Amino acid sequence: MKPSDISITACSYSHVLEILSNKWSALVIYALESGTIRYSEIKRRIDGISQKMLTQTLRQLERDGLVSRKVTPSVPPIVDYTLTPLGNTLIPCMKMLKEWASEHYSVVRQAREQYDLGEDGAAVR
Amino acid sequence: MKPSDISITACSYSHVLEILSNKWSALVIYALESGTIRYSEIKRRIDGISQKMLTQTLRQLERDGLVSRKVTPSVPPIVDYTLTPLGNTLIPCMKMLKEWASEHYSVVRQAREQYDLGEDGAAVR
DNA sequence: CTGTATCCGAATAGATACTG
DNA sequence: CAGTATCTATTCGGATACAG
Repeated sequence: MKPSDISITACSYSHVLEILSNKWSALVIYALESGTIRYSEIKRRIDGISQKMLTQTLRQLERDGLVSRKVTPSVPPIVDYTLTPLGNTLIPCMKMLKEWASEHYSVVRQAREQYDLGEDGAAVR
Repeated sequence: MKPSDISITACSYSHVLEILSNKWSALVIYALESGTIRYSEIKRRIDGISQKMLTQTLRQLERDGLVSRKVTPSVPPIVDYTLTPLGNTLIPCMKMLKEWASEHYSVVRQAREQYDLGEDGAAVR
């Protein structure tokens, strides 16, 4: 048993991160948690996302089978997005992450401030 | 109550992802889960990481207060890294992510294959 | 042994303009 | 409304060389 076994175990992490490390993926999934909504609605909810990034993120999530896309060919067209059952299984994980963040992020921010202070202030003396 | 409330809630996600979306951060944390180890040992365990990325990742985790660094000024120098208590609180989250991945990743891969097939094969028909 | 510094190519992300 | 296409700026990551 090599110590580099870690790479194998870590492989799993990579897979998840591959899915939701895209800065917007998590946000989109969270927006869809409430149910089926359409493109423009997602865009409205996620303030700051560009058309390009939203479309790109949705395509990716669709490709991964986490989100389903339903086109109603009217004029103007309507496109609805929904979380698939697979997508829903991700919600508990994301809830946990969110909780970790709200519980511990203030500590992280403090740590950062301290670290950044030590950088130039009392380094060599 | 605006619909864009999501940005506020979603903010939490961004914070966590900010920490472990760096491709190597999760791996490093996982490597440190077993206890205190030194620089070269981490590098050995995470196959494929470059010095630059390892150092960069460690600095970042240290700055976030997730990892502590202890230098023993000998010749040659010894530098040990440990997960801080804060860093340890992240472990359950990562375990959950890992489990999700091992349970569902095969489905994701299948979804991808199907999606990619539909691209050029039976698109219009 | 444990880093730092620099260069370069690749991937990301945003802005903008255009289309069915 | 819901995209696609293109151009650009920034960031990321790897390789290499050098230092305490």
